[in-house]
Amino acid sequence: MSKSAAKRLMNNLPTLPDLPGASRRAQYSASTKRALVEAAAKLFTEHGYASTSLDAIVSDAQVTKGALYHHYSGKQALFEAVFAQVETMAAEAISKAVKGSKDPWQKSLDGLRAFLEVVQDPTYRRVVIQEGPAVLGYERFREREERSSFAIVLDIVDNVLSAGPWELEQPMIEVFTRIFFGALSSAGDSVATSEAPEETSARVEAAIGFMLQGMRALVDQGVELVDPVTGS
Amino acid sequence: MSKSAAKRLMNNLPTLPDLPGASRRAQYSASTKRALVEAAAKLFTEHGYASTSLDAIVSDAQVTKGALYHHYSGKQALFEAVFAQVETMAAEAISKAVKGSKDPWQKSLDGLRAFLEVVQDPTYRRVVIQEGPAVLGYERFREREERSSFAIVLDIVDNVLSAGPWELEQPMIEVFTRIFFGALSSAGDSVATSEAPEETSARVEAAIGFMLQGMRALVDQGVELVDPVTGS
DNA sequence: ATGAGTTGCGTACCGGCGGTACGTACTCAG
DNA sequence: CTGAGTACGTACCGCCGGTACGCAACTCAT
Repeated sequence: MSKSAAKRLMNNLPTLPDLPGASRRAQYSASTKRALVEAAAKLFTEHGYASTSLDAIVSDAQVTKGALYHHYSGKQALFEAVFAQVETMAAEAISKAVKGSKDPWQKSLDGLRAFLEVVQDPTYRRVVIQEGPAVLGYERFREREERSSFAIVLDIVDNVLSAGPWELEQPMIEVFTRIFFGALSSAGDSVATSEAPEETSARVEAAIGFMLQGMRALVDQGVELVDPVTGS
Repeated sequence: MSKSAAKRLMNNLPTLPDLPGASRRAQYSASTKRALVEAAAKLFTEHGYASTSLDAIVSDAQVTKGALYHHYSGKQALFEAVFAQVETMAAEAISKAVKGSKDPWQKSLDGLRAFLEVVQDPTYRRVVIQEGPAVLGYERFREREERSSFAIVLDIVDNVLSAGPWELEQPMIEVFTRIFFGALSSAGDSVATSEAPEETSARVEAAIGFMLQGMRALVDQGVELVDPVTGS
């Protein structure tokens, strides 16, 4: 008797009917992939990428390395799958929180609050912030986040900067976004590793709020912000 | 005949007289450690931590693994040695650049410029910014930088915030510093990975300068910055 | 329904790498 | 001169990521 069939009967039947349109084969396959990603996410978060062996992952997911290498090209690809899932969820949470607000300044504050929530998730911190750049390499890391959370921050910053009496080019806006994004990551990490997350979170909001208020004051005063390269 | 003696005669004699007071043994030892750190720094920068084997390092340094494990407890400890050296040099460069300026706002701008210089060094980016958190773990990483570059930024931020009409407690200042530090790291990386580093550097200076200017405007207006926790 | 083709997964194995154990030549105090 | 300790070198081990291959289960055309 096939071991895999026995295992499926024992373990995977409850989670099967989540792809009603697909064939049974496709459902089994999707279920296996999900189990792998879930196990990997859990173990990566707990022990880090380097200290998590593939044997541990497949054991936790109740499959074998053969299954893993059938679905993913290797350890890094599996990490990337976890990364993508976590990033997607984070991006959705933030963009949802931002939807309601119309005023760009308020929007940025709402986005900040949502981000500070997201960054409390240990998996997000470990996979995206802490190990993402090292495991994927800076290039792939940036590519990946360009299309998710970074894109949202870019949108918010763009809205804020467009409130000013100037016309900024794309490079300048991107630089601003990078700076804000770095500030947010660091701030979020500060909150997450704090002994009193709520207090630190409140302080972060106050600090960034103060900086935003300062920029707003300059805008109201009509102070110019120029791109030193294009001069506009 | 001993291989090590032959190698020393061939390769290490020129670099020997850098510790004139110490014994020949101590000089040999120091020279070996230096060679290891140099080779490790070079290879880590080139291929990253995970993709650099100890065999490659000891081969490049013209020693063996026995020598490596005599001086360092393992791969991670060697990385930490590289990390410490690079961080120390960076901190010295920045603190030196800041020494001249008296006005806190000017000081922060000078520090920013120096930091943007430092971050162009590929080894600093790779070892400190990109792989440091993942290899050392966030805890050790923060411990290490608390006493070097972060301490400098903390000092600068403290000076700037003390220019205001308020009395801020330590936690609030540290939160501000974390945020600035994250912004600087991200900005520096933005500069370093840019195709036109000088242009991007100029834009970064303009952006951060604008933010500083905004905060300054608030200070001049007498706007209060309060710690939302202590209320002061 | 039935055989061929494909997919999903298990098993066995390999090479490389970090780390260890132990041997040895060299140094230096006495 | 000599023993102790240091600074290595050599040989080896276990683990882990990755590969090769096999095989049963499913699909689908006929």
